[in-house]
Amino acid sequence: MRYHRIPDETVRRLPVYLRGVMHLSQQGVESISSSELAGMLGVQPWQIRKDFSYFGDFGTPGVGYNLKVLIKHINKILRLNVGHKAALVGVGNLGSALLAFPGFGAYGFEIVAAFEIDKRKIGRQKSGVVIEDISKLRQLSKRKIYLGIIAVPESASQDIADVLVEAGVKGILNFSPRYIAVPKRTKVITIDIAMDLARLPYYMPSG
Amino acid sequence: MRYHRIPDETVRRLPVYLRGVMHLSQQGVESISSSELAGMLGVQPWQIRKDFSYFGDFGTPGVGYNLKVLIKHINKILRLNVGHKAALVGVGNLGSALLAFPGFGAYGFEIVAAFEIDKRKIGRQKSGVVIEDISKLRQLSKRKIYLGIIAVPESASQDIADVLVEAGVKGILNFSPRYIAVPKRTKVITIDIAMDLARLPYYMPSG
DNA sequence: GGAATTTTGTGAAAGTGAGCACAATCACCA
DNA sequence: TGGTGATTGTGCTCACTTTCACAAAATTCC
Repeated sequence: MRYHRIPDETVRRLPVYLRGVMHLSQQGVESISSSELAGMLGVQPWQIRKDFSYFGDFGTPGVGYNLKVLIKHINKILRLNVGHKAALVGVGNLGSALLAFPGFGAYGFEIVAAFEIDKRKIGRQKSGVVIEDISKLRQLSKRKIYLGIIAVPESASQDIADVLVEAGVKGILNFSPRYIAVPKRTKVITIDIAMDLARLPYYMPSG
Repeated sequence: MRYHRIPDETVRRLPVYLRGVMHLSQQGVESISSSELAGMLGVQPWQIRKDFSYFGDFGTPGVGYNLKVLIKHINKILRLNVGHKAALVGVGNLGSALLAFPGFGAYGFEIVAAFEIDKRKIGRQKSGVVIEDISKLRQLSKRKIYLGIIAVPESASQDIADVLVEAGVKGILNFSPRYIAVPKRTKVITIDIAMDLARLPYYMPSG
């Protein structure tokens, strides 16, 4: 195997592969071919083989890929194998739902702190996390939390992002429907359901 | 302006532009240059100009783009100008949140029906929508509903999708973390928060 | 009215990723 | 141990996307 930069598009697909192979592995399957996996996930076999080839050859010709090995490698590439502590900012409807969301754990994420501006909520507990005053957000680095989740109204999201960056956060998951400006060293991923939704009618056959 | 197919990547960005210009328009702004808009949205000015150029030239050199005109055009391209009735399947935690989610309305979507398998929930009302028995899902085409939203556990998602397709649905918004196979005439968009999340550590500077 | 300024629209170049075909590799079995 | 069948890994090509640079167009100001 030669040296290869991993294309962004491949990185985008890796979680999809991971989800599929983890599901199979839990069912006791030991190995799978690129064709079978492709059928399961709705992609092309050569796409899978090429993607995997970017970070090592651990497939066996005539057999396929060993699931345990595959899971270990993908987790390592995506840095999901170390565990990530995250801080949630904003415990409204969305924030509360995120606190209860089981999907984080499967990828090694854990929300270990939650912050609110509403004094009435502070001190109370939700999904096992005590809600703290938002002024304590600046002490994140002391607590070794490098991941922030923004679930505040969009008018406040940029300000919160600024504080998070200031506090040493390296990655931000932004649920507010707005672009957030941060220094290049910080990575922001914005999740806006309406954004994906709005694309749907374009691709629907018009009737 | 010459004929151009609109690239998929452009379609993906159009909702982002729309969100930005609607926000501006609501604040009373009348027109904006590609540079200003680019700054707001975190993209490049020439990207915006090229994207807009695919479906008509309605910018004014020396001035910029008229927001009202822009909004009208983007809505038309994305077919958001006609209003879309959607059926929600699965009224659990996620489903309930989607019923209450205000983001749909902004793009002309309206959840007009909700279906459940749990008999205890049937007949009750949530966010103004009466929850119906899932067996009535097959009558969607009579009610002129062509959009389905899947918010059921992943083990049931493919079955629900099959029924939706059977019932004449043309577009599916899938919130279950699994690939869903449908005929080519139907468009599926899957939204899986954990999937985006899992990409974040890769791009975070390791510390 | 005309020069200076601003901003658009787009052809061409550079960069990136998908699709494909097939040689190389491995397991299995007689 | 050598043949058979399955499946991987990858070089090549094609298609798509981004980036850039600049002529053309419209406004503004004197």
